[in-house]
Amino acid sequence: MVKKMPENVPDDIAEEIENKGGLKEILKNVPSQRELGRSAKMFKALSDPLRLKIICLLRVQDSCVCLIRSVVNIAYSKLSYHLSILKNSGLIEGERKGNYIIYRLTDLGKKVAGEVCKK
Amino acid sequence: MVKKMPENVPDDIAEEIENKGGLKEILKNVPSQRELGRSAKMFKALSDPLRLKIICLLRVQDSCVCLIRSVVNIAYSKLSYHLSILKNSGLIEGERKGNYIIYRLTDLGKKVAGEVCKK
DNA sequence: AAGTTATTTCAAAAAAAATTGAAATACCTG
DNA sequence: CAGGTATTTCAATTTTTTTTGAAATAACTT
Repeated sequence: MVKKMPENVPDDIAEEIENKGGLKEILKNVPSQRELGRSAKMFKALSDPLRLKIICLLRVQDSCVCLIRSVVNIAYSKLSYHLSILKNSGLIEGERKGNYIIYRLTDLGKKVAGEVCKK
Repeated sequence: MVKKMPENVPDDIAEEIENKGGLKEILKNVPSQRELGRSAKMFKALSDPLRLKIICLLRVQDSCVCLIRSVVNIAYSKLSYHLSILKNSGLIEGERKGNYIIYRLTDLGKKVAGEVCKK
Protein backbone atom coordinates (compact mmCIF):
# COMPACT_ATOMS: atom_id res chain seq x y z
CA MET A 1 0.00 0.00 0.00
CA VAL A 2 1.69 3.09 -1.31
CA LYS A 3 0.85 6.36 0.41
CA LYS A 4 -0.64 8.96 -1.92
CA MET A 5 -0.18 12.71 -1.52
CA PRO A 6 -3.15 13.97 0.45
CA GLU A 7 -5.22 16.92 -0.72
CA ASN A 8 -4.69 16.31 -4.37
CA VAL A 9 -6.35 18.51 -6.87
CA PRO A 10 -7.71 17.40 -10.25
CA ASP A 11 -5.26 17.74 -13.12
CA ASP A 12 -7.01 20.52 -15.02
CA ILE A 13 -7.29 22.66 -11.91
CA ALA A 14 -3.65 22.00 -11.06
CA GLU A 15 -2.74 23.19 -14.52
CA GLU A 16 -4.81 26.35 -14.22
CA ILE A 17 -3.09 27.13 -10.96
CA GLU A 18 0.31 26.60 -12.55
CA ASN A 19 -0.61 28.93 -15.40
CA LYS A 20 -1.46 31.63 -12.90
CA GLY A 21 1.91 31.39 -11.22
CA GLY A 22 0.97 29.06 -8.39
CA LEU A 23 -1.35 29.20 -5.44
CA LYS A 24 0.65 31.91 -3.77
CA GLU A 25 0.06 34.27 -6.68
CA ILE A 26 -3.62 33.44 -6.70
CA LEU A 27 -3.98 34.18 -3.02
CA LYS A 28 -2.67 37.69 -3.53
CA ASN A 29 -6.10 38.47 -4.90
CA VAL A 30 -7.80 37.47 -1.68
CA PRO A 31 -8.22 40.30 0.84
CA SER A 32 -6.55 39.96 4.23
CA GLN A 33 -8.31 38.40 7.17
CA ARG A 34 -8.68 41.85 8.64
CA GLU A 35 -10.40 43.22 5.56
CA LEU A 36 -12.62 40.17 5.25
CA GLY A 37 -13.62 40.53 8.88
CA ARG A 38 -14.46 44.17 8.44
CA SER A 39 -16.64 43.46 5.41
CA ALA A 40 -18.32 40.55 7.14
CA LYS A 41 -19.20 42.75 10.09
CA MET A 42 -20.83 45.29 7.82
CA PHE A 43 -22.81 42.59 6.03
CA LYS A 44 -23.93 41.22 9.36
CA ALA A 45 -25.34 44.61 10.32
CA LEU A 46 -27.31 44.53 7.06
CA SER A 47 -28.48 40.95 7.44
CA ASP A 48 -31.82 41.71 9.06
CA PRO A 49 -34.96 42.92 7.29
CA LEU A 50 -35.92 45.16 10.18
CA ARG A 51 -32.58 46.93 10.10
CA LEU A 52 -32.78 47.36 6.34
CA LYS A 53 -36.22 48.84 6.76
CA ILE A 54 -34.91 51.37 9.25
CA ILE A 55 -32.12 52.30 6.86
CA CYS A 56 -34.55 52.83 4.01
CA LEU A 57 -36.82 54.93 6.21
CA LEU A 58 -33.95 57.14 7.34
CA ARG A 59 -32.91 57.50 3.74
CA VAL A 60 -36.03 59.52 3.06
CA GLN A 61 -36.66 60.97 6.53
CA ASP A 62 -34.52 61.64 9.59
CA SER A 63 -36.54 60.24 12.47
CA CYS A 64 -36.86 60.12 16.23
CA VAL A 65 -37.04 56.69 17.77
CA CYS A 66 -40.76 57.10 18.29
CA LEU A 67 -41.35 57.66 14.58
CA ILE A 68 -39.22 54.69 13.61
CA ARG A 69 -41.12 52.67 16.15
CA SER A 70 -44.49 53.63 14.74
CA VAL A 71 -43.26 52.44 11.34
CA VAL A 72 -41.75 49.14 12.35
CA ASN A 73 -44.16 48.42 15.18
CA ILE A 74 -42.01 46.66 17.74
CA ALA A 75 -41.09 47.20 21.39
CA TYR A 76 -38.78 50.06 22.23
CA SER A 77 -36.16 47.82 23.81
CA LYS A 78 -36.02 45.69 20.72
CA LEU A 79 -35.76 48.69 18.48
CA SER A 80 -33.02 50.13 20.64
CA TYR A 81 -31.05 46.94 20.23
CA HIS A 82 -31.24 47.13 16.45
CA LEU A 83 -30.45 50.83 16.38
CA SER A 84 -27.33 50.15 18.43
CA ILE A 85 -26.18 47.61 15.87
CA LEU A 86 -26.65 50.07 13.04
CA LYS A 87 -24.93 52.78 15.04
CA ASN A 88 -21.98 50.58 16.02
CA SER A 89 -21.41 49.63 12.42
CA GLY A 90 -21.28 53.28 11.41
CA LEU A 91 -24.40 53.29 9.28
CA ILE A 92 -26.49 55.68 11.36
CA GLU A 93 -25.95 58.28 14.03
CA GLY A 94 -28.24 59.79 16.63
CA GLU A 95 -28.40 63.34 17.89
CA ARG A 96 -30.21 64.28 21.04
CA LYS A 97 -32.75 67.03 20.58
CA GLY A 98 -34.45 67.76 23.85
CA ASN A 99 -36.38 64.74 24.87
CA TYR A 100 -35.91 63.06 21.54
CA ILE A 101 -33.04 61.41 19.75
CA ILE A 102 -33.07 62.01 16.03
CA TYR A 103 -31.43 59.30 13.97
CA ARG A 104 -30.06 59.84 10.51
CA LEU A 105 -27.85 58.01 8.04
CA THR A 106 -24.11 58.65 8.10
CA ASP A 107 -22.32 59.19 4.79
CA LEU A 108 -21.51 55.49 4.76
CA GLY A 109 -25.14 54.73 5.56
CA LYS A 110 -26.28 56.88 2.64
CA LYS A 111 -23.96 55.07 0.28
CA VAL A 112 -25.24 51.70 1.41
CA ALA A 113 -28.86 52.84 1.40
CA GLY A 114 -28.47 53.94 -2.18
CA GLU A 115 -27.67 50.39 -3.17
CA VAL A 116 -30.07 48.62 -0.85
CA CYS A 117 -33.25 50.69 -0.97
CA LYS A 118 -33.58 50.52 -4.73
CA LYS A 119 -35.88 53.07 -6.25
CA MET B 1 -54.55 65.02 34.11
CA VAL B 2 -55.21 65.28 30.43
CA LYS B 3 -54.22 62.36 28.24
CA LYS B 4 -51.72 63.24 25.56
CA MET B 5 -51.56 61.69 22.12
CA PRO B 6 -49.05 58.83 22.34
CA GLU B 7 -46.22 58.46 19.83
CA ASN B 8 -45.78 62.12 19.27
CA VAL B 9 -43.06 63.33 17.01
CA PRO B 10 -41.06 66.54 17.43
CA ASP B 11 -42.49 69.53 15.60
CA ASP B 12 -39.76 69.97 13.01
CA ILE B 13 -39.92 66.31 12.03
CA ALA B 14 -43.71 66.47 11.86
CA GLU B 15 -43.38 69.41 9.51
CA GLU B 16 -40.88 67.63 7.30
CA ILE B 17 -43.23 64.70 7.04
CA GLU B 18 -46.10 67.01 6.11
CA ASN B 19 -43.97 68.64 3.40
CA LYS B 20 -43.33 65.25 1.90
CA GLY B 21 -47.01 64.46 1.65
CA GLY B 22 -47.36 62.48 4.85
CA LEU B 23 -45.97 59.26 6.22
CA LYS B 24 -47.79 57.20 3.65
CA GLU B 25 -45.94 58.92 0.83
CA ILE B 26 -42.64 58.49 2.64
CA LEU B 27 -43.17 54.80 3.12
CA LYS B 28 -43.59 54.32 -0.61
CA ASN B 29 -39.79 54.61 -0.76
CA VAL B 30 -39.30 51.67 1.57
CA PRO B 31 -39.05 48.29 -0.17
CA SER B 32 -41.63 45.63 0.63
CA GLN B 33 -41.12 43.14 3.41
CA ARG B 34 -40.49 40.54 0.77
CA GLU B 35 -37.71 42.51 -0.87
CA LEU B 36 -36.16 43.43 2.45
CA GLY B 37 -36.18 39.78 3.46
CA ARG B 38 -34.53 38.74 0.23
CA SER B 39 -31.78 41.32 0.62
CA ALA B 40 -31.26 40.44 4.27
CA LYS B 41 -30.82 36.80 3.35
CA MET B 42 -28.15 37.67 0.82
CA PHE B 43 -26.32 39.86 3.32
CA LYS B 44 -26.48 37.08 5.87
CA ALA B 45 -24.75 34.73 3.45
CA LEU B 46 -22.02 37.34 3.11
CA SER B 47 -21.72 38.03 6.83
CA ASP B 48 -18.90 35.59 7.51
CA PRO B 49 -15.20 36.16 6.75
CA LEU B 50 -14.69 32.54 5.81
CA ARG B 51 -17.45 32.67 3.24
CA LEU B 52 -16.12 35.92 1.84
CA LYS B 53 -12.71 34.33 1.56
CA ILE B 54 -14.15 31.44 -0.41
CA ILE B 55 -15.92 33.85 -2.72
CA CYS B 56 -12.72 35.78 -3.34
CA LEU B 57 -10.79 32.61 -4.01
CA LEU B 58 -13.38 31.38 -6.50
CA ARG B 59 -13.28 34.75 -8.16
CA VAL B 60 -9.77 34.04 -9.35
CA GLN B 61 -9.84 30.23 -9.50
CA ASP B 62 -12.58 27.61 -9.83
CA SER B 63 -11.78 25.07 -7.15
CA CYS B 64 -12.55 21.62 -5.89
CA VAL B 65 -13.49 21.34 -2.23
CA CYS B 66 -10.06 19.99 -1.42
CA LEU B 67 -8.35 23.07 -2.83
CA ILE B 68 -10.67 25.41 -0.99
CA ARG B 69 -10.01 23.42 2.12
CA SER B 70 -6.26 23.68 1.78
CA VAL B 71 -6.68 27.46 1.54
CA VAL B 72 -9.05 27.99 4.44
CA ASN B 73 -7.73 25.18 6.58
CA ILE B 74 -10.83 23.88 8.33
CA ALA B 75 -12.59 20.53 8.64
CA TYR B 76 -14.45 19.23 5.62
CA SER B 77 -17.77 19.09 7.40
CA LYS B 78 -17.45 22.68 8.43
CA LEU B 79 -16.49 23.73 4.94
CA SER B 80 -19.38 21.80 3.48
CA TYR B 81 -21.74 23.70 5.74
CA HIS B 82 -20.47 27.05 4.53
CA LEU B 83 -20.46 25.98 0.90
CA SER B 84 -24.09 24.98 1.24
CA ILE B 85 -24.96 28.43 2.51
CA LEU B 86 -23.23 30.07 -0.43
CA LYS B 87 -24.89 27.64 -2.79
CA ASN B 88 -28.36 28.12 -1.33
CA SER B 89 -28.06 31.85 -1.67
CA GLY B 90 -27.19 31.54 -5.34
CA LEU B 91 -23.65 32.85 -5.09
CA ILE B 92 -21.81 29.69 -6.09
CA GLU B 93 -22.56 26.45 -7.88
CA GLY B 94 -20.84 23.10 -7.88
CA GLU B 95 -20.35 20.66 -10.72
CA ARG B 96 -19.34 17.08 -10.16
CA LYS B 97 -16.27 16.02 -12.09
CA GLY B 98 -15.46 12.45 -11.32
CA ASN B 99 -14.54 12.18 -7.75
CA TYR B 100 -14.37 15.91 -7.29
CA ILE B 101 -16.89 18.70 -7.11
CA ILE B 102 -15.69 21.90 -8.72
CA TYR B 103 -17.19 25.05 -7.30
CA ARG B 104 -17.40 28.30 -9.17
CA LEU B 105 -19.14 31.64 -8.82
CA THR B 106 -22.54 32.13 -10.41
CA ASP B 107 -23.21 35.32 -12.35
CA LEU B 108 -24.66 36.79 -9.21
CA GLY B 109 -21.63 35.62 -7.28
CA LYS B 110 -19.33 37.31 -9.76
CA LYS B 111 -21.19 40.56 -9.42
CA VAL B 112 -20.97 40.44 -5.64
CA ALA B 113 -17.33 39.32 -5.69
CA GLY B 114 -16.48 42.28 -7.86
CA GLU B 115 -17.65 44.60 -5.11
CA VAL B 116 -16.41 42.62 -2.14
CA CYS B 117 -12.97 41.37 -3.19
CA LYS B 118 -11.69 44.82 -4.04
CA LYS B 119 -8.59 44.83 -6.17
C1' DA C 1 -38.68 68.63 43.40
C1' DA C 2 -42.30 65.50 41.36
C1' DG C 3 -44.31 63.83 37.40
C1' DT C 4 -44.04 62.69 32.53
C1' DT C 5 -42.24 61.36 28.08
C1' DA C 6 -38.54 59.37 25.19
C1' DT C 7 -35.11 56.30 25.06
C1' DT C 8 -31.58 52.98 26.65
C1' DT C 9 -29.68 49.32 29.51
C1' DC C 10 -29.77 44.98 31.69
C1' DA C 11 -30.23 40.18 32.65
C1' DA C 12 -32.76 36.17 31.63
C1' DA C 13 -34.91 33.33 28.12
C1' DA C 14 -35.57 31.90 23.43
C1' DA C 15 -34.10 31.25 18.87
C1' DA C 16 -30.83 30.85 15.26
C1' DA C 17 -26.30 29.85 13.49
C1' DA C 18 -21.96 27.49 13.70
C1' DT C 19 -18.87 23.70 15.10
C1' DT C 20 -17.73 18.86 15.78
C1' DG C 21 -16.88 14.08 14.88
C1' DA C 22 -18.85 10.10 13.10
C1' DA C 23 -21.26 7.94 9.54
C1' DA C 24 -23.15 8.02 4.86
C1' DT C 25 -22.75 8.77 -0.25
C1' DA C 26 -20.75 8.97 -4.65
C1' DC C 27 -17.57 7.95 -7.76
C1' DC C 28 -13.23 5.96 -9.22
C1' DT C 29 -9.65 2.07 -9.63
C1' DG C 30 -7.86 -2.27 -9.81
C1' DC D 1 -16.80 -6.27 -6.09
C1' DA D 2 -13.32 -4.47 -2.53
C1' DG D 3 -10.89 -0.58 -1.28
C1' DG D 4 -9.88 4.20 -1.66
C1' DT D 5 -10.64 9.23 -2.15
C1' DA D 6 -13.65 13.34 -2.11
C1' DT D 7 -17.44 15.25 -0.28
C1' DT D 8 -21.83 15.61 2.20
C1' DT D 9 -25.09 14.64 5.86
C1' DC D 10 -26.50 14.08 10.52
C1' DA D 11 -27.28 14.71 15.37
C1' DA D 12 -25.37 16.61 19.38
C1' DT D 13 -23.17 20.50 21.32
C1' DT D 14 -21.53 25.15 21.63
C1' DT D 15 -21.75 29.87 20.47
C1' DT D 16 -23.97 33.91 18.92
C1' DT D 17 -27.83 36.65 18.14
C1' DT D 18 -32.33 38.10 19.17
C1' DT D 19 -36.30 38.86 22.06
C1' DT D 20 -38.56 40.21 26.33
C1' DG D 21 -40.01 42.83 30.21
C1' DA D 22 -38.48 45.45 33.95
C1' DA D 23 -35.69 49.00 35.61
C1' DA D 24 -32.60 52.92 34.72
C1' DT D 25 -31.50 57.60 32.35
C1' DA D 26 -32.19 61.87 30.55
C1' DA D 27 -34.50 65.76 29.69
C1' DC D 28 -38.66 68.39 29.77
C1' DT D 29 -42.88 70.53 32.36
C1' DT D 30 -45.18 72.34 36.12
